[in-house]
Amino acid sequence: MTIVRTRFAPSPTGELHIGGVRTALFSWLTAKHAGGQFFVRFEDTDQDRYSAGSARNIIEQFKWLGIELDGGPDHKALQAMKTNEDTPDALDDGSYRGIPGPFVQSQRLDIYKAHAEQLVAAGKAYRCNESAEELSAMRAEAQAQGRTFMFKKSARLRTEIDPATPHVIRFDMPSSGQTVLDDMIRGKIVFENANLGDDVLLKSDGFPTYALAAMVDDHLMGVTHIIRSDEWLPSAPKHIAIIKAFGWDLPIFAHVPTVNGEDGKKLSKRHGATGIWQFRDQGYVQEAIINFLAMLGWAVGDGEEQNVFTVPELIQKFSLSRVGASPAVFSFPKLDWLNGVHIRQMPADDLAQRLLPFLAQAGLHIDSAEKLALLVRIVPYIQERIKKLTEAAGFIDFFFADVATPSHDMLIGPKMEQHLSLHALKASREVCANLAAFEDTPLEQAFRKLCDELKLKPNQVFSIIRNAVTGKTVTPPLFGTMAILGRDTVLARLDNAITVLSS
RNA sequence: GGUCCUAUCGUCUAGUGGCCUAGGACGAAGCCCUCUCAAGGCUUAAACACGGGUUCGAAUCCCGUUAGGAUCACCA
Repeated sequence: MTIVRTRFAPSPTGELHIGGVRTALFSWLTAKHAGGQFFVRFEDTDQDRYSAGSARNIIEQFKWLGIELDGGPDHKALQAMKTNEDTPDALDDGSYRGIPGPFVQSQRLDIYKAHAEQLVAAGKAYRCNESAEELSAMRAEAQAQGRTFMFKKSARLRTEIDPATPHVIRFDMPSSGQTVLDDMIRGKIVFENANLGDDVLLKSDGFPTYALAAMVDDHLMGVTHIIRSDEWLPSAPKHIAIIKAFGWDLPIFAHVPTVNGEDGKKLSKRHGATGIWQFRDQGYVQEAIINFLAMLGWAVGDGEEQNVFTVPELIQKFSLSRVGASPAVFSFPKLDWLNGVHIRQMPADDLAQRLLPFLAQAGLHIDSAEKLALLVRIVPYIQERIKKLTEAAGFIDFFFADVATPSHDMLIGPKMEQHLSLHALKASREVCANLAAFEDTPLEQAFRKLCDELKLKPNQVFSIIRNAVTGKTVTPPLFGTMAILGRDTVLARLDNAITVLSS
């Protein structure tokens, strides 16, 4: 029984795109569902595009999302692989020490070269050294003739190449017959070999191309499922041919569709956030991002109509075969809704902790145990009112800071005159001053009684009090709010309001 | 242009030949609840891209058309 092993293999060239995160999520869920392992491997074989620090950043993003990378190499080949500890880009915060990844391809050049030579020796790959100019001339000629350019062994300009001089190694792709890809998501796809050219396996700088490096590593790591973006679909038959040339077992392939913006084009900056940190900074929680991404292109099916999932539920129910083949459009309104759902499901103290950086950004520094305790008391009142963490500050700032003095107009209740509002305000003050227990329910009872006595509607009186006490028209429930603020603060703010309205 | 992929409400999807006068969710509209705002409850509008087949019967199978998309590098 082979253990399911999946991997996410980004090229560390910058920010991790949300579409890539979804692909990684599908890979992770596939592994976890089967009790298997998930790894990240960095494909940094293009020297021109390498971005230092990006690898680390990507790992941090997985960590933040709660997508854990697996350690415990129980596979000989896996152990033989070099780890991040050998790379200049090693993570130095210690949090990933002891796990066997990320794997970095630039550290493994000798391995790829040996594999390429192995294919040359077997007559399944060959050397050639056409220059970039010669190649583009060939391309131009093909185009002039209306053909699609495709390099084949027979097109070589020189056949005798000194292995000591710069050259590339190309894979000798069979030029007849068919290659069949049995994709988990798309089913069987048949490719005519005649349409496939001979790709470079090893570049003249000694670096491998994706086709070689990825196939070699996936084999050595014991990867069972190659789950990747569907832009790889056209080159999949070449990859299959390479794997076969080595005589290795074929892994399971799954090409997942892209994530598009509202206009049907691939999601990009102009659609809004695309990077994980952007989502985090906009107040989205991990649970919602993962839930949303999972549902983008995947559904439980079998008559089940569940939309809200926890990570354990996702792991239990996820199946690659139920991922749709068509591209999905990223919907921010739906993400917002899910974010609200997951916020509501959190324990109050957990939510309070997550709110901290956002409150600090709004100038509310919860810097003492007392303030934190206060925040935890407040959280249940705003929990079902916010969709994003960024919205919290606007609801609760008056608990921690003085309210702006309400304007004269704000203190006049709906369909009321100034003198009547003032009267209600003064009466309210008396209620607050004399109430035995300054708590939620007693306050509400006392104020409803007051409404009856004044022959005013609750909404009329309550809105005056709300404005006076909080300085806002939209707040958490009034009496709970007042109870938390405390009698002294409430009386002070009512007095302040009375002064304003009297003038 | 060659090759390949995709096509159900605005969006995410259920649906694998009869259970479909196509179900759910988000969003929208309305109502209820209600101290504001939310949350919650109920209701409504809203889709099988088109054309041919196959079949007693097609959203489901086949072909074509159209429309999107991917890919054709010593990038991944």
